[in-house]
Amino acid sequence: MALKVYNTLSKKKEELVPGVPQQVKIYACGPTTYNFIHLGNARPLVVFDTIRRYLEYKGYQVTYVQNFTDIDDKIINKAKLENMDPHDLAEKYIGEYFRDADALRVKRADVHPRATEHIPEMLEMVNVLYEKGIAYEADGDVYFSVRKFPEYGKLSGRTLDEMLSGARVDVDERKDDPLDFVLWKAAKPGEPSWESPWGQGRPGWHLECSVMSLKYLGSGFDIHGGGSDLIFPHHENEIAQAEAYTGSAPFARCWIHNGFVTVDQEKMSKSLGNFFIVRELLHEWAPEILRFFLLSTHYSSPLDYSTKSLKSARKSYSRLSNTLELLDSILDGEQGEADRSIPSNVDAFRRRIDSCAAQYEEAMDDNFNTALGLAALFDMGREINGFVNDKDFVPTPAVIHTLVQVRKTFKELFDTLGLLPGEKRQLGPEYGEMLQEIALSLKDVAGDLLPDQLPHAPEEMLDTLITVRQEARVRKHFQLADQLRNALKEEGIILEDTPRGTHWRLV
RNA sequence: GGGCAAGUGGCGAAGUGGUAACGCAGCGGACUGCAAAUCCGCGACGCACCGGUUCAAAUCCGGUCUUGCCCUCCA
Repeated sequence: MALKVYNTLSKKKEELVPGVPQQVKIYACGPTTYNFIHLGNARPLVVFDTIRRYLEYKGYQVTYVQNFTDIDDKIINKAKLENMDPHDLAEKYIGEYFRDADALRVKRADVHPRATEHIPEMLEMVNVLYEKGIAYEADGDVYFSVRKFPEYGKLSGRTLDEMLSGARVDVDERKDDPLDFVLWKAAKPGEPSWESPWGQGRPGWHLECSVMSLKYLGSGFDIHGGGSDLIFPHHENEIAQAEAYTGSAPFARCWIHNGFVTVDQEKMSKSLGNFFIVRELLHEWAPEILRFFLLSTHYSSPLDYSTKSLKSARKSYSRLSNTLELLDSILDGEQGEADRSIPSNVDAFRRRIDSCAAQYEEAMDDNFNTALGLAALFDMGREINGFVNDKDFVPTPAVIHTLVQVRKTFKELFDTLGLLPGEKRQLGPEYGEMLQEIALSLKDVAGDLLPDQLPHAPEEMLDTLITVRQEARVRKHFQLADQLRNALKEEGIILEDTPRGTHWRLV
């Protein structure tokens, strides 16, 4: 089954044909590190991480590069405000970035190049463009002459004249054409700067991505990604620089752009002030839930943020994770045995699971349709729940064996979305006291059911309470049973009675 | 002003020619001592609006309306 991807450059869905068979080279535009990232920044991280994970699942060897813009006006200004060295400020926020990205289960790139570590390469590109007569100097600035690059506009789909009409472009006397953009900026006093043939200065923003992607991936690499606000001018300029420099096209074969996160239909952005910091959101929502939310809509569509949507995502996600827990509780380390005589109903079940898995792949193969893929996972979950909870369910070795395989499939697909649940949350020490109190409060109703001494470890303590409750239920002492369950629920511990015993989980 | 998207049940969201996935919420039922979880069933007579093409359109074409994004730093 061929994998198809929508390419912003051709404006068509195309089959993904890597330059080197079975290898995919991806460059994703990374953050300018002067602040904590917000949910809108997190979307491309999760989207391209998911694309990467899925490609790896499909057997491609993926080389993934994501840059840090660690020198730029915003960094310089913020550093001035905080009375910090711009370099230290950028380093600090690179660290903060990794904390958030790691929390969101975004796998680290193979290379995380920084702009400031590639100044010589950038100067080399400017130099070549200058020598070719495509770039020109004015007062220590070096500009790229868009009129010298006939293909300018091919990514954003407009001509130079269209861009000019009614455009809000600064009229800068020093530029030959208003749309010319800066490759190298003359340094202002007190700013970080590097030596160049045109005097002290620093690189323009677009330059780094052209230079670093060419360096680490080579001309004609497979996928270049970023938010759709980067199409123009950032990516358009990257193409112009790189292709004028190398003299070969395409610079990148496929361009993928994600839609925005919005709030009340408006783009979430720092300048509008309607942004939600990932660090804050993680206090309230598990990383899986944020990921689920971000992947519940196709990557190219806008995605509206609201508490309501996140609550819905939480419920939806727990539906899937409940199925995983259900499987774990049944299998519990058992492997079962392969059996030649698989009962027909088990075989049919297995086929339905395989069919769901195929549907998942079909969805993801079609331009990474995660929303449709999730639907396939919900279908798969329903099959599993139904099979396992059926009143005729008997966990014979053959059935266990099948379920082990089913769980493997389910988890593998889940993992392509980065949605595997984290470690089951442990009961912290703070629960010890709380459980102790609950036990005390039950003393009157519980009578001799409650042992005098409870274990110290919170988990063991909880297990003891569950055993007590089980005994109470056997004796039809439902008042005690319900009271205990309600008390635990108040504290965020949910008890579920099943034919296989009582399980607990944290809300 | 120019360019580009999008408008699908209460909400979110798939679906680009053959008669509307999936999730949340709601209702009914099963299971349960009761819950929870889970399963089954119900729910758009219609996919912004108006025309057109076609045996057949949410899906193609034309027009209208609305919303968002880009044209300036922005994921």
